[in-house]
Amino acid sequence: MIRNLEKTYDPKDFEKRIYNEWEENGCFKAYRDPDKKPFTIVMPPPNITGQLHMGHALDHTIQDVQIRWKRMQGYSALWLPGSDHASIATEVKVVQKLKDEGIDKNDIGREEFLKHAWAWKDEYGGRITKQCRKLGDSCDWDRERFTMDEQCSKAVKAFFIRLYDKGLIYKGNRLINWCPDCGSVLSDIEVEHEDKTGSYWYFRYPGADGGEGIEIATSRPETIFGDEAVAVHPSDERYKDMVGKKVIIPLLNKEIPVIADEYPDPEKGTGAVKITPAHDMNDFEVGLRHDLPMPSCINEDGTMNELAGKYAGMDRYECRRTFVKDLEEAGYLIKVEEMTIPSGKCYRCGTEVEPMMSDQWFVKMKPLAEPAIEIVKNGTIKFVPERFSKTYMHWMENIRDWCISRQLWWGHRIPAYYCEECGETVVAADTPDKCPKCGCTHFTQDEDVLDTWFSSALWTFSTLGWPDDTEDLKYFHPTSVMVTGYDIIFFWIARMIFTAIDAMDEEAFEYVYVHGLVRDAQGRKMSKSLGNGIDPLEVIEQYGADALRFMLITGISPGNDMRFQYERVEAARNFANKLWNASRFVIMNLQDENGEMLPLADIDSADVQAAFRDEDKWMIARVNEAVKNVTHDMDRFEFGMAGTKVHDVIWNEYCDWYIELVKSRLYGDDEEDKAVCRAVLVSVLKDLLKLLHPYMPFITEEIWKFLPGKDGFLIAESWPVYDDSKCYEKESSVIEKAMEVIKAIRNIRAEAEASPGRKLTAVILAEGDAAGQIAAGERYIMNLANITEITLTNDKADVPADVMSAVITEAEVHIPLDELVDFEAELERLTREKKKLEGEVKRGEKMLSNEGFISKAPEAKIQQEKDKLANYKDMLAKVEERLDIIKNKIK
RNA sequence: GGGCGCAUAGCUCAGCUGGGAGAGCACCUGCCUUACAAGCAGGGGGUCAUAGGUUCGAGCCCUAUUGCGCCCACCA
Repeated sequence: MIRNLEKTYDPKDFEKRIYNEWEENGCFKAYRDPDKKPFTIVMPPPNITGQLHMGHALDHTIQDVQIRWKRMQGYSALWLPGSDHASIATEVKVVQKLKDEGIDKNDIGREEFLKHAWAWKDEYGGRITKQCRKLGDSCDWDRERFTMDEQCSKAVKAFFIRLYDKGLIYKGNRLINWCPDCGSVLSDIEVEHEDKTGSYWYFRYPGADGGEGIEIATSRPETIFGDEAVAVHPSDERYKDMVGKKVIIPLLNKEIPVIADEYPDPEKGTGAVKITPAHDMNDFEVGLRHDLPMPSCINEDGTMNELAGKYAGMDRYECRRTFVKDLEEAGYLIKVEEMTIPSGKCYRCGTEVEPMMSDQWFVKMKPLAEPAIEIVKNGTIKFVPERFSKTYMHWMENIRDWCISRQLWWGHRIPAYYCEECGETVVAADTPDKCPKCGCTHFTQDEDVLDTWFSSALWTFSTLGWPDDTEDLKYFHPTSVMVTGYDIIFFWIARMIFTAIDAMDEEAFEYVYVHGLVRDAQGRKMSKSLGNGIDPLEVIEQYGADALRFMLITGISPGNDMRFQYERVEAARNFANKLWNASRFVIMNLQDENGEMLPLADIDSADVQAAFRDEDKWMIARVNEAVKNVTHDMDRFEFGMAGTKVHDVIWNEYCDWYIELVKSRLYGDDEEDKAVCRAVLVSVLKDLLKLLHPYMPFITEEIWKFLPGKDGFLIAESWPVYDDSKCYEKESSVIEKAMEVIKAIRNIRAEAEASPGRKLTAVILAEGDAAGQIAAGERYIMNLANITEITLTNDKADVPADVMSAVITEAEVHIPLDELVDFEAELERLTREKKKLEGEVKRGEKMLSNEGFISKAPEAKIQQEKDKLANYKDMLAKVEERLDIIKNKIK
C-alpha cells in the first residue's frame, strides 16, 4: 500500500485533527527552562462578548508566527491566552438579554444581576478561545486567564491599594464625561469627537439695571439653567462698561454677573460667552477662576432637573426645543445660525455625552507618565514601526488624570469602604474590621466598579502571578513583544507601560508591534452596522486556516491597514495546494509500487555529497539563501516579506525548477543516484516546511508526517540555520545558464507557435564561461526545453540557414525550424530585441562617460557597469549580425 | 490648530540602509506534458500624484503643492 497524502488538498481533512494532536501532546506548553531563553507574548484578551473577527485573525496570526518561529529557534516560547470581562460591553449585553426576558436590572439588584452576568460569561466566554483554535493559535491553554479571575482580581486590588497609598489614586468632585444611556462616567479617551451640524442661537440677556444687557450665542440652550455668569474678554471694548454689572437670564429672572476673563474670543459669536460651569469643560475652568457656583441642571439620565423649573423632567433635547420656542415667543431670540458644532459621543453606545459634575475616582497621571515617557525615549521599549512612539509620546506628555470609576455592576468593585458612622474612607483588599477613626465596625463598600482597562493595564504581569513573587514572573517577564492594533495604543499599550514600571520596576515588553485594520474589499472599516464584516471562520471553512493566515500576513506591511480580498485568500489556498501536490510527488517517489520504502542516501555523508549533481547543489544553495533572508526579515518584524520569500522559493524554485530537473533522474535506472536525489528532495522539502511552518502550520505538519527520518512533530523542530559552505556558486551558475537557455528556447517555441510537443534540436554558439556551463547543462536543456539534440559549437558555420535565434550572455541559441520560420516575424522580433539592447548600451555609455560617476561612485559599482556594458555591446553585435542574415534572406 | 499616514501596472499592494521598477489577481497566446487546470509555458501593460531641490545617480532623501485617510486638541 502506497502511503501518501490525499489526492486533493482539503484542509478540512486534517486541520482540526492536527490541532488536537498538538494540544494533546503538549506542543504549546512553555516551561521555565533555565537552559533556554524565554520568549513571551501575552495575548491581548478578546472581550467575552465578542466573536472572533478579522482583526483577531490578523492579530493572532502575527503573534502565532512569532511564537512558532521562536519556539523553533529554541526559545522557551510562551503565548499566554486569556479574555477580558469588558465591563461596559458585557453589562450592556446582559442588560439587554434580561430586558428581552422582561427583567429590569434594577429590580433584581446587584447580586442577582452578577449571577446572570457570570452565567453569561460561562456560556459565551469560551466562544472566542474555541475559535482561536481554528486559527491554529499555539497558546499555552493551561495558562488561560480571565481579567476577573481570582488572581487578576487580587492584582487589581493590590495595584489599586498600592497607588492609593502612594497618593496616586484619589476621589474628587470634578467635571467628567457622562453617558446618559450607559448611566456611567467615561474616561476622556472613551469619548469620540465628531462634528455635526447644529445651530447657534443668539439670545439677549437684559441688564439687571434695566439696560440693554448683553447678547450671547449658544449651541446648547438647555444649559442656560446652569448659567452663573456671562464672560467677556478684558480687552473687548464693546463690553468694557458691562463688566461688573449684572444681567438677567430671560424667563428665569435670575441675575448673573458679567465677568472679564481671557477665555472668550472677541472674534467668535458675539464675543460674550454664557458660563455654565457644571456642563462645559471650559466654563468649568472659568468657574474655578472666578469662584462661581456650579449647579447642575441635567440629571444622570439626560433629563432636566428641578433647576429647569417647568421644564424639569423633560429630556435635554426636548427641553432645548421647548425652551428656545418660549424664548423666541418672549422676544429674546435674536437669530439662529446653522453651524457645524463639535459633539462628543460614547464609544460604546454612541449617545452624546454630557459633561457633568460628579464624585469619581481618578489616577493622578503626571508622576506615572514621566518614567513611562523615559522608558520609550531611552529605547527600552521599542515601537514597530517606530513612528507610533510619537503618537504615544504626544499623548503621554499631555496626559490628564484618568477617571477609573464606573457606575456599573459588572467589573472589579472599587476596594474602598466607607465608615457608616463617621464616613471615613478605608481602601483595603477586604472589608475592614473597624474604622481607624471612630472604631465603628460597619462599612459600606463603594458601589462603583473600575474601568475595564484598569485590569487590562496589569495584563502582562497579573497573568504571571503578580502581586505574588512567582517563578513565572521572574522567568517570563518582561514580555518580549506586544502585538496590537493602533486603535488601542492609548487605551491599553500606554497603560500597560506605566503600570509595569510602577509594579514591576521594569518594561512590560521590549517591542510593541503595531498593525493596522483589516478593511473590506472597498477599503471600508468592517462593522456590524454596515454588515460588511467577513467572518474568519467562514473563510477557514472554505479555504482553510493556512490560506487565511498566509493571506493576512503576506498582505501587510507594519502599521498599515489592509483590505480583505477573496482573490488573495484564493491565491494563498492555491499556494498551499501547490505545496501539497509537490509533496505528494516527493512522497510518491520514496516508495516502490508496493509501498516499500526505497533506499535514501545519507545526505550528511561526504560520499553522498560528492555525488550531488549541479541541480542538487543549486537547490540546496537556494534554500540556504532563503533561510538567511527569511530569518533576517523576521528579525526585523517584516513578516510579510519573509512569507513572500518562502512562497517564492517553494513555488518558483523547488516546484518550477528543481522537481522538473530531477524527474529524468527519478525515472532513470541509476539506483544510487536515485537514492541521492530522493534524499535531497526530502531534505530540501523538510527545510522548506520548517520555513513555512510559522505561516501555514497545518499543512506543513500534515506533510511532515509522511516524510521519512523525522522524530516527532514539525512544530518542535529547530529552525534552519544559514550555512556559509552551501553557496555552491560554480554549480549554481551551470543551472542558471541552463535556465537562461531553456527560457530562450521556450520563448522561440512560443513565438514560432511550434507545439510544445514537437521535438526540436538546437545549435548553440557559445564562448567563454558559457561554453563550459552549457556543456555541463546540456542534459537539463534537453529535458526541460524538449530538445532532442544540441550542437554546441563555437563555429558560426555550424548554424543552419532556417533558424530562429536568441542571444544571451556569451551565447547564441539557434533553433532550426525549416518551414516554420516566419522570417518577417523573426525580423520584427529581433528588431525589438535590438532596440532594447541599444537602450541598454546607451544607458551604460552615458553612465560611464559621466565624469562625476567615474570619480565618485564606488569602484565595484563602476566595474559592474563596465562589465554589463561590454556584455550588452557583445549581445547587440550578435543580434545585428542575425538581423543582417535575415534581411538578406527576405530579399 | 497640532501630528501622522497614503498616492507605484486595469485592481489590490510590495519595494529594507539611494545604484537598471516587482508580486498576486485581471488580460492576451498556446497547452488536460504520468505532483498539481487550485495547474504549465509564453506574452502585453507603469513620465512611481505634481513642482522644485540635494546627489555622479532619486520610487526611495529634502522643500512646497494637490488629493484621500487617520489621530489628538479646540470651538460660544
